[in-house]
Amino acid sequence: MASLKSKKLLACARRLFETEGFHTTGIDRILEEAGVAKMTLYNNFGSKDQLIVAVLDDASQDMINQLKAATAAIQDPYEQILGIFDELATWYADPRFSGCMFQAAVAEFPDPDSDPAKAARAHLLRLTDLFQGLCTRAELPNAPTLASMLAMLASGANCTARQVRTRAPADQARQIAELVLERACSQGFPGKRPPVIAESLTNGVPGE
Amino acid sequence: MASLKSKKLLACARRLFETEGFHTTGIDRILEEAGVAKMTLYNNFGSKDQLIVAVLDDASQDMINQLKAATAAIQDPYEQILGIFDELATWYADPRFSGCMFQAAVAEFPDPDSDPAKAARAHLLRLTDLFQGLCTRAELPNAPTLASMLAMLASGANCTARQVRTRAPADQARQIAELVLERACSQGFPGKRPPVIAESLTNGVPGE
DNA sequence: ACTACAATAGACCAGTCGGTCTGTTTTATT
DNA sequence: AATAAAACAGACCGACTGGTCTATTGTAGT
Repeated sequence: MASLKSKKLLACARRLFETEGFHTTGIDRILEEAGVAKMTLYNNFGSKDQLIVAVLDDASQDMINQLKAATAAIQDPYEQILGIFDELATWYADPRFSGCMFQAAVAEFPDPDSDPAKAARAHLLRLTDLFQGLCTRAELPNAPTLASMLAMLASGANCTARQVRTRAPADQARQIAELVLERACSQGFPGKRPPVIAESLTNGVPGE
Repeated sequence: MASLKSKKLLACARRLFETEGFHTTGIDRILEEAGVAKMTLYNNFGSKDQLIVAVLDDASQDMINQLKAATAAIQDPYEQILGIFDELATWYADPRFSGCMFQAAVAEFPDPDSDPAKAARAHLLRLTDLFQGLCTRAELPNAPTLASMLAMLASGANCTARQVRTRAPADQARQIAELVLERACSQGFPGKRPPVIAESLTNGVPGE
């Protein structure tokens, strides 16, 4: 398993999907750049959609691990939360950065029941969980809602960064996150409210 | 100009692009649902890409006008800013809401030089301008940076709303916006340094 | 009624798409 | 060396894509 060819395929597909989108990137293109035969793609992944799912899962794991690793040295969970935005800043500053793949995936696969859409939602859930864990460890009130706010901030930064491609959106998001956390510390912000992201994401879009 | 058929085409294309995406929606599909011949599309718009641009421009104008109209009754520009998020909330609550079209456009057209990408960027610029005008009228310090923060908040809410499809993301974004404005009022936020009285008076434009 | 234009249906095009099938070669295991 | 599995190149498929062309019909304008 995880044959060498399979990994190369995954890496190559990820790069192409990131820079050129899912629909516009044809299978033949991926195969050519990976130097791999068509049948090894279909033997290993089954279909283009499943390849996309594999790429999304792989990328999600990567990114979450990277965020954890980048903030592991920080002991204060409060500061760890802010450190995540600093890590985002370094991503945006990378000239190879070309926008958040998961946002692209939900846009390109509008059907919420499609597998790629589910994979993208799973990533957002993981990110929210990461925030929530840190909020809890920081003993902040109302961790679920706070976490969904922080995730929303990160999403907004991702959106903006796709357009401006500097670290500025992450820096601004960090400033706002500081405000939010500060207020949460001193006044129990946000007020008691059902958490937004965590519950609604697990199932499909409501009202369908 | 603006022939009746042309309008119907535009409206129909907008609906389909919104719900099913740009690439996945074929031209024949649009024509069939609009009850229009293929040649009238190409005579009026030239190509699918230009139709997409027309749809984006039309939708942008619509939305900006709607935001202005919804907040026109409010006299305090400070409250107008918050009113924008309230209007977003009503959009998200509409069961027909299926995510921000402009975010989808930048995701589906990764080439920043493509016309649809430019059209989407133009919308973000208009939204930021709207915020900036309100910030200026509210005599808030550092209006440009503040406006970009508010636009980022709105983007994040849009992202999240595409996934959860309730008004909650807009409400959370509004809460955060309140924090940001509050701080801007009392301490000249945002700024690169801790508030110093002499400095906030000079009020230099921050590095960009 | 004549003209000019808009819009029609639908055949048609070349190209691309994701995916299958075949037969051969490479690689690894024992 | 023998064998089984994996990867190979590439022909091939039907479906669909955006776009063009033609010939016909409907709709004003003077």
